[in-house]
Amino acid sequence: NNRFTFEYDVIGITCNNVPKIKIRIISGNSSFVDYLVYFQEKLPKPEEEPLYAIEVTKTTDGESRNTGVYQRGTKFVFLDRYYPNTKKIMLYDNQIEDNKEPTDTNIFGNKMLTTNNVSILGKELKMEHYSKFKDLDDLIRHKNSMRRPPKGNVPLLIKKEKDLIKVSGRLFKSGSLAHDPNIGALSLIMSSIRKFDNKSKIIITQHGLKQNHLTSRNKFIAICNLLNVEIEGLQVPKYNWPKKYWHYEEKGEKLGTIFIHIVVENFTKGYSIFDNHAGSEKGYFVTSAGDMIPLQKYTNRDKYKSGDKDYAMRIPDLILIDPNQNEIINIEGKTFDNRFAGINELKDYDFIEKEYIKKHYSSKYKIIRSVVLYGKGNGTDITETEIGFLLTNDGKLEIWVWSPSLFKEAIKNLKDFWR
DNA sequence: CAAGAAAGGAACACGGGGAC
DNA sequence: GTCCCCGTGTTCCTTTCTTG
Repeated sequence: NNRFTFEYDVIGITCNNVPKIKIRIISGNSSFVDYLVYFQEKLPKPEEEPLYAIEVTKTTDGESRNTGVYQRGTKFVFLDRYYPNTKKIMLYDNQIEDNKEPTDTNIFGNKMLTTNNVSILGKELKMEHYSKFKDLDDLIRHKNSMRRPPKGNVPLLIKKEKDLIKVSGRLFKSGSLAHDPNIGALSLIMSSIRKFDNKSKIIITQHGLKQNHLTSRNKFIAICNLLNVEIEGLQVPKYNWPKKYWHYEEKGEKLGTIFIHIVVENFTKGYSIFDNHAGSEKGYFVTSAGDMIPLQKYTNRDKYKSGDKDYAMRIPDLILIDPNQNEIINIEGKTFDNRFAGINELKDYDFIEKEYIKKHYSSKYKIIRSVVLYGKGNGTDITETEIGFLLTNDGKLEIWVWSPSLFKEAIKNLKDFWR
């Protein structure tokens, strides 16, 4: 009936025992990995246990030691509470060159991941750089023999006294319990300790927190509840676990841009040269030569840093190229209700067009801008030619005479394919 | 300069409270 | 009740600080 069912079929891959691969967009109710893989015929429910849970990062050791390896740790510990048998995977999706030799921080982090039965993919590592810790002493020795941070920083250190294990680490950041790298690092350290020792008391010291920073919905509090860990001098509140680990995504502007992205790449000669579907995901711009270059964040860094936020570089959610029509399309995704804000944001793309698109693509390409919508609305409501596509919440695909030809071609071919 | 740690920041989801 | 503002929380980086 020409409606989208919010399910993507993967075509072109065949595999014994796997007749069909389907993709759905879901969201987590708290700390949540990027992908879940189910192997079954029926549509998965949150109560059912997935085969794989995959977390992806693009941050390299060279860019940031602690963020690169610790920050995602909490997710795996959190996942274990819901799906203890799911295979956990950390995928390094490095699109730029990483360090030749991993730092100690990186090795320590990798070893904690594998100690927690997380498989590491996408990184070429020597065995000794990711093998599991042998025992608690091995873990403690490794961390405590690492170089100390500069004065004023709290080193991550583990001290074992009889039936008590003290772990130091700062958790306070900008007014709350929000120190991401250390939330991840301490989750992994505590969970690793628990693999070897289920009896000793674990206390976190030098955290910098006050009682009012401990709230019952904080993910770190969740981990403390789960692993029976104390925060020195404070009372750890009881965590309210969400009943379900995830739910099907039904709102959110990204549904529209993801849809057009996938349909264009699969049903036309067009393809993406930049995408930023998830808010803070790191994105790369693809040049005509096929190189991936990271985008700058400011049009004028000094002015931005001295307080003028107008110098942040505005980036579209998606940039598509149409080799047939020689068009490059800058796309802003919005919900139907926010469509006018989307039209407004189109005005902000002068900088990226001048500094990136025009520099890296020949002048034969005409650059156009378009808003892609998702949500509750009707195609007949739209009279603004800035809007190029609408995916409605009940799966209707709406285009208009003024829509970019790439969109028209994509939708036509999609409909013909499923006819 | 490299490494360990901390801080700065953008984007978005969500829930509460007030306005209508 | 519905709509919208606003603060809180989460995620994912990006950059900075300091010293061996």
